[in-house]
Amino acid sequence: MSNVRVRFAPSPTGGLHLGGVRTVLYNYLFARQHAGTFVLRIEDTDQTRFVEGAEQYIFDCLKWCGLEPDESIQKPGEYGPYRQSERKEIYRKYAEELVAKGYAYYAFDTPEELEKMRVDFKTESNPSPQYDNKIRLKMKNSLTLPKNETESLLSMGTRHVIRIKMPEQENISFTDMIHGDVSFDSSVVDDKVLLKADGMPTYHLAVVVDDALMKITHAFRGEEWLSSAPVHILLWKYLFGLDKMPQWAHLPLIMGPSGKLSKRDGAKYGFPVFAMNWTDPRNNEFTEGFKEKGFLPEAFINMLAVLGWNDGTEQEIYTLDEMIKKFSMDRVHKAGAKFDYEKAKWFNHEWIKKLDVKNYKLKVEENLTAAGITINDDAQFEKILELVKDRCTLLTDFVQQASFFFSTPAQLDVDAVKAKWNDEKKNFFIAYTEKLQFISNWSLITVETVFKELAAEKNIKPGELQLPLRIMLVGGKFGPPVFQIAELIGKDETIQRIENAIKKF
RNA sequence: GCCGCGUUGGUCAAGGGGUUAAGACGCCUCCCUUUCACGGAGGAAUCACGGGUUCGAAUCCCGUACGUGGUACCA
Repeated sequence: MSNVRVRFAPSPTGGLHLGGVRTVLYNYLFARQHAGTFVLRIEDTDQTRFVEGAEQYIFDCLKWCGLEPDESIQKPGEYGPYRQSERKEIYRKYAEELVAKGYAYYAFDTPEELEKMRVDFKTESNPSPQYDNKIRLKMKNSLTLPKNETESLLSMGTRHVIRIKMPEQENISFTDMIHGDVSFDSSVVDDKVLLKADGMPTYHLAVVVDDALMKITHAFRGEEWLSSAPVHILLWKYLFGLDKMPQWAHLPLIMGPSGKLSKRDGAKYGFPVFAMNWTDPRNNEFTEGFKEKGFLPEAFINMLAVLGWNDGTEQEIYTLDEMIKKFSMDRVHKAGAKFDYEKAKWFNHEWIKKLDVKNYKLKVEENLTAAGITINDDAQFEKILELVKDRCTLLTDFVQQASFFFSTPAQLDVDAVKAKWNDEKKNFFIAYTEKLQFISNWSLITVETVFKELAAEKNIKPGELQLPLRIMLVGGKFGPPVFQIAELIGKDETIQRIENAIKKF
């Protein structure tokens, strides 16, 4: 029995992108590997950024990826609630405790005053002044106000926040599972707001309180959080004790063509960044996801796993179980990685080839149906998928690669044939259809044998005739071996397609 | 600006004092295939730069440059 507890704590403000899913994956792998618990906590403390449906969307994405949490709002354990907005009262208590201990203070500065401060103290050498140990004594807070005035402001219900009082000069360091020893000088860290004027905690307070209360043992998050780690470490020290603090791992960032990949990037690079389709309810902006783009979840998480991690061998294709066995945080790369869509597609292609078609035929059928094709014979369908899967990089490619098995190609690549078309060939095909009529045991072999014998008889190279036949049956220069296709579409359909095509050449 | 983190081919990356500096994606050539793919064989990096340390450095140390993240009552 392990007591490892990890957590993924997204804020439900939009689509779930690559980096988020990878963070989930690493959490999940670590939890499974240590027979631990994977918790999903919703960080919805910013009420101004609430987005309808975003929470459910996150669950849907995790379900699709096969990375479902052990504890969450949908599956409560003993550490709920799992939604921070429902834990509001808890945080105030800890914030007050910090004030009482002298580690934090009340600040009454209005947004306008803060803005004024930033303008007034802005210099060339300090373009973005912080609310820190150097200026907090020039602001309106319980450090600068007489005690009784602070009390009266408080009792009057004056809007205020609680800020951490960063030590003047203290070296704050910790050992990160990926980066090793990291240290900061407290004098350059600002007095972060812990409790907002609306009574909600900021991420800084909430993450520490919740990790402590939810008994999190290992905390994994993106590297963008590294800079605020000193605040969190101090909070742990003041509130719960450093010995209880989880081990941190700051994951390298996944970069897009221009910097950190973010939710706002949507699909503007020509490839998806979200796990699944997402429509922003605020502006109806639609963003295509990896799922709908035609990715297999197996490929998606595989690709994500090795974007920043490898096991030291040459293996690249991993099942979830293999990843659980082999994953280790100390083999996670330190530097950020630029996402390569071409490689992502390669992973998908590999998984399409590797997996039995039963694993994805439903999804393909869905695509085919949307294209107006109805599947009647399931066994035949599977046979077809098996035949064309090597040619499909995305699940959506099956539409192009398999449609002609079910319906006569709408368009024929006439140009591919026309240049070398002549009466001799035309006569060959007319004769061929006549012979096909008499085949009783319709199969790849018989169809091909008749074809070759007739070609020999007419003294035409079979190779000269194969492309035309392909165009007749498929419509274009692609697909499995022609006779295989003829076998599958059947006698009548084969003959009919040849006859129809002849008229068009 | 300040602080943190990072830096091996176009991209993902192995390698952590002595190697011909793995492998994969993509690209190119060829083979297979009288379609397209699959598959197979090849081609293209001296490890950001400058100093050290050492018999010896991609590997250790220090600078510089560059990249990236943070610098919000957002997460």
